[in-house]
Amino acid sequence: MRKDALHNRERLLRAARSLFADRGLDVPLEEIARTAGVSIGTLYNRFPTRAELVEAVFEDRVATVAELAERSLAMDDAWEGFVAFIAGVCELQAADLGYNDLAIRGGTADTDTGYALMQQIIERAQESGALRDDVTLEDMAFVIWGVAATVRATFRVAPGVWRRHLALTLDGLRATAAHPLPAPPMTPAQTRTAMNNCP
Amino acid sequence: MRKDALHNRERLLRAARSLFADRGLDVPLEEIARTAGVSIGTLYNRFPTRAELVEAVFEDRVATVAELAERSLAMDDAWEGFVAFIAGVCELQAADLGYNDLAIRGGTADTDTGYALMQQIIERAQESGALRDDVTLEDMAFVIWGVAATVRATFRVAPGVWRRHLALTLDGLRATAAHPLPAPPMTPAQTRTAMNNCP
DNA sequence: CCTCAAGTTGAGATTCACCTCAACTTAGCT
DNA sequence: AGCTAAGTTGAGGTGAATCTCAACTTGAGG
Repeated sequence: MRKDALHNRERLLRAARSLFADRGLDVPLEEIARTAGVSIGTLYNRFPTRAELVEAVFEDRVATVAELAERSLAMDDAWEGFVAFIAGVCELQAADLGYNDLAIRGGTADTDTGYALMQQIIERAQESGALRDDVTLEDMAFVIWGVAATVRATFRVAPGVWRRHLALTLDGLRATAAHPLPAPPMTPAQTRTAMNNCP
Repeated sequence: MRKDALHNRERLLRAARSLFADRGLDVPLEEIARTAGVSIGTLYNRFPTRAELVEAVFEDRVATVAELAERSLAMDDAWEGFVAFIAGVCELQAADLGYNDLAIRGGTADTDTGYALMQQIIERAQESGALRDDVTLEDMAFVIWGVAATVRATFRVAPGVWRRHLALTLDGLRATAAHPLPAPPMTPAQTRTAMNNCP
């Protein structure tokens, strides 16, 4: 790859990162190119589809989430670990409207290892007796979707209230809060399609 | 109003109702006109803006929610009343993607009397000791937004799981589940803007 | 039956975003 | 210095949705 091409790639990624962060994933590509000081043709050269650009912009997040998961597993208290992980992911969402959008659509921890780690965090918290026994990995989507919706709605007007939403939600996930659930959890397949279906 | 005009108005409302219900509020107006068997010009004649059409389509819901609230207040158990009300609103959301969209944007119970009734339901449930003391009317937006997000994501693939999300959320609202909340509630003004800000 | 205000029509103007490609420019090799 | 593959450019085609308006049609009162 020629050095000017690489340079332009960087500029595009920087522009996209910043625009996605405060306007969400639906920013016009033309605007990203303009902000990067590059023509629309160049953008399409580097990133033939929007998805590839998004991929590239949020590449690092996969590792971030994995680290988050490992740090959580390393914590002494299983419940605290669980909370730290969920809160950490939500923090990422709240810090970046683009990632928030992506989280809704299934970008978070979408690797098999990501899910495996999350599964571990959940099981450990359940074994410790703090996390209710009747929730599954798939139920975490509710937390992500819910907080994402609140983040989207309150991003500008009350940045930070999402923590209140999350706290209420977590209180519902404690074993001590458990009351029988009215419906079976989603299957992994359902969860996957639900995440990719999102507009 | 001439009788053919009235007739066309009805056809437009019927078409819009049905399209909104299963595709959300962003259906193209041309499609609504076509479905109604009427020209786009007529649609614009009757409803100069999309908002006016939406208004007309969901006019009845205000009363429905008010009834729901009154029926809930009439229930013996305050907590059951609270749950019945919230669940009732969510049921409306789940039954109609358009109303689900509208709920996100602040259409639900947006009358002063609607809020007043909801306030009563909450206070009563708190006085009974079942609903946690530290939540406010504004926190109900989290429930609505959260369930709305889940409804949107799972509408086709797992219609009904939203009940599970709601059940988990309600478990977090019980007094017995309460743990200190990390952030103050939204102010009414913030809630209002947050609702109207939504995309 | 006549009249005309009320209502309808749909072709086209407008806007906005996506995407392409032929002509141009340039990095980097020899 | 000269060559060429790699890269850039942006005007313009495409498509989808919104909105307008001048010409036409029709309900209903007299």
